[in-house]
Amino acid sequence: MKEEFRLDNQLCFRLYTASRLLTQAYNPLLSAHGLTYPQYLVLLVLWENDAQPVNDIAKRLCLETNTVTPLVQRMEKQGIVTRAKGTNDARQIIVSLTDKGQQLQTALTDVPFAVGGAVACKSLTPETVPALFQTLDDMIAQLKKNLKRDT
Amino acid sequence: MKEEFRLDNQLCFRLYTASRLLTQAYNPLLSAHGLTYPQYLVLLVLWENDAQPVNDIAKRLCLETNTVTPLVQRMEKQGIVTRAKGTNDARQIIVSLTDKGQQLQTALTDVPFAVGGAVACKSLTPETVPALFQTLDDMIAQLKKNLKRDT
DNA sequence: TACTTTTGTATCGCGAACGATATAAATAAC
DNA sequence: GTTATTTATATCGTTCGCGATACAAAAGTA
Repeated sequence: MKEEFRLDNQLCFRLYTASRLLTQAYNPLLSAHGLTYPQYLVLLVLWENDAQPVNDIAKRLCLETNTVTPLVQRMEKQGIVTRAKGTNDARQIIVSLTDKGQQLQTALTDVPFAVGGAVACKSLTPETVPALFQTLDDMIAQLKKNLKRDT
Repeated sequence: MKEEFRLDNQLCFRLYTASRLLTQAYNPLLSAHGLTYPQYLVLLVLWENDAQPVNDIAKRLCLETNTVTPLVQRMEKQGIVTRAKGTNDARQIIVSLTDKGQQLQTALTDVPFAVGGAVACKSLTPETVPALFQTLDDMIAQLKKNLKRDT
């Protein structure tokens, strides 16, 4: 059994697990409002900049448009966003928040704090978090570059 | 726009993205052998300890059995593992590696190195990785505790 | 022993993720 | 101006991931 194959030596498995468990911490808070975690991410994007084409949302979330399209379609059905043909570019679909989508920001005010409480641990302090963010951002940038390369 | 809602301040989004992109780095290497990343994780578990019940595999990977069951069923169809009723406990299904499953370990020898190359960045050094692992493990332990609490 | 509860798997349904493919609109090339 | 290429979405098929549920085996209880 080679050392590189030990599960406890895998960075990816840790990220995968941490990501899933942290998402699970969001779930009860979001599902109370009929939302999923990826839908919440779309809301975060639109709260920052409303009325964006599908492609921009996808790029911001590092997702494919064929993931975002049905995601946004479900959100449209729930009356959270609207989808309208772009005026400049008729190929684009501009996704915009409805009043309901705007108001969710107020309804979800305490979500970041509640989740923060669920992850709070001695390894996550105001001193360590910036370094962690830096490392993850660095990794993400590197992976984006390398994944794009062999396309 | 509250600061806590900014996408760039989200730990979860970083973990989610890093996890997905790193998984994508595994994909071409694994799909060349007909494997997916979660299937690869099952192999890692079985290479460490062959012949485990579904429940133990699920616990090791922090997954639900209703995720692992169909995963393992697909691996059985591919001739990578066998599934057999437990002798002590007739409810258990013991998952064991076939010869093909064993041999994949050799075939995939270079996967950890190739993936290591794809994430290699200045933030990931022999000095920083242990701290990163520690932080992620700490977070995961904390989340497990808190998620279990409200069950 | 008979009954209840727990445990281990499995099935079902839905929402991601994503590769592959399709289609129409915009752009580039000629 | 016509043709070729790229770009923005969308659809389809497969595999996760998980909540809800079902069911049989095991363990606990009366």
